[in-house]
Amino acid sequence: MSQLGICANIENERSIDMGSTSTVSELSSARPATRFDRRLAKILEHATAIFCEKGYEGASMRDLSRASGMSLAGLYYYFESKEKLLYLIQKDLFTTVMELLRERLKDVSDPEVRVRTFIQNHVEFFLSKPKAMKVLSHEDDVLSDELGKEIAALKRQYYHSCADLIEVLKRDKNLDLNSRAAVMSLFGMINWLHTWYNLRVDGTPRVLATEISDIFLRGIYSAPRQ
Amino acid sequence: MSQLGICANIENERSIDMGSTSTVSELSSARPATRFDRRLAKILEHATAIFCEKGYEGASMRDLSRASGMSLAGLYYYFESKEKLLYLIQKDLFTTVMELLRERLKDVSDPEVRVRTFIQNHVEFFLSKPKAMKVLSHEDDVLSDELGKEIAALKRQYYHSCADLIEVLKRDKNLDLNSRAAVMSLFGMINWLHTWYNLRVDGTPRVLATEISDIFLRGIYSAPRQ
DNA sequence: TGCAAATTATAACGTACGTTCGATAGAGTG
DNA sequence: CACTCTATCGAACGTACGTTATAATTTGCA
Repeated sequence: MSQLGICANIENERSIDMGSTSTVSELSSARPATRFDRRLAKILEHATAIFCEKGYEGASMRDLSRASGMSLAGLYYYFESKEKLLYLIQKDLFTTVMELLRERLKDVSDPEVRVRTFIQNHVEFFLSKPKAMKVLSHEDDVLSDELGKEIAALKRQYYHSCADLIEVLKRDKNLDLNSRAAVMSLFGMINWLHTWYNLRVDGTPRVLATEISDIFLRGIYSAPRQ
Repeated sequence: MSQLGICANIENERSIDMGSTSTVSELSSARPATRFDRRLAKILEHATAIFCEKGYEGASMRDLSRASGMSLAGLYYYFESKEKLLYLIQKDLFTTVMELLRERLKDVSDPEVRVRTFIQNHVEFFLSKPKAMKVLSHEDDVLSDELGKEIAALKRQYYHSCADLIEVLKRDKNLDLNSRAAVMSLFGMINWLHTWYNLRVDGTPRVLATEISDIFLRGIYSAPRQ
């Protein structure tokens, strides 16, 4: 069972794109990207790597300080708390993946292709950011109070974006299946990827997305018809 | 997305069975169940609950002390370290589920039924111990050194028990599929269960195991034949 | 260049962690 | 009952945590 070396080096991962409608820009009230923004983005990258490697609770702010080269207190100029760090990371991931999905689905109308598009978007996005993927799924129930509520709402939104696609497909093909089990099984498949994916062994994210889509769709298509 | 209230109450979960060939008996060199063993088993239950609720790193020994009613120092009479606690929990789970699987497969020869049996064994076992299930998968890469190696070996063994079944089925049905993606997708499905399963909504573990088996098997059966 | 704002770091706060030690109480046995 | 072993706990150890206050330094701009 080979493990992805996802916590080894942050250079393996694309930087958080500061040119887009990022969380950081929102935080700064639509201010153009500044030195502050760039520094924060870098800190978030390091935080993602550290949280991925040691887990949120196991990772300390001193770990982050060492990894980023900024003093412990200096970090707090950029965000209010450790919890806020995790919130920023998770919020950005959810909003970005959903935005990308929205774009991809714009010109797609066939129900099956839309489901395939969902899977491909998810697999490609998260396998381009394996560390972030782990932080998103592994630290799923860490945040509390308002921050946790907001992330939970984004997660629910993402869940529904998938469930709705399956529902449309179910109706289109007259399938008789347990939607919930199907949707959750699909999420299990795609969210488990970070524990086993290995580019050298498993091929590109696109190939893998196709394979997973095939298994899943054929599985539900073989369900008894209404 | 309703969440199983898996961390609410340890009485919802069966006790670790001390009558079987448990890890604790092994630890005590085949000594019959004693007061020590009973106390340790109870501590392990509480630890499972606490680790499930707060995560291994987020849970402290003081949390466990409070939950179990035993003093902080008193706990250390029963085991050497916090890490050893997690090891004992995970080892017991792996060895038990594999033993149960061995028993169930004894009189089964049909390749498809054997795969269905694997899935059913896993789903039923772990949904009877949802907290333990979460601790097993969530704290997958926490243990280090010799303890971590041993658990990793058990995990690999369990993985192979499944992969081998799929391989036999693949040959029996002349399937042309990516075994690795298939096996891992299946593990994704069944290991994700703890995040969404709700007895009132989703039915019994047996029903769910059948549904997941159906989706999976039909998915791989529809693969191109050699 | 000088000044104000932004940024950074040292030191510390208050609290918590996993674990150990030694004293004592409890249990078991002859 | 006396003795031995088991079990328990208060106190403490050495270390670490997330965060804050404040002084020092750097950056940006007129």
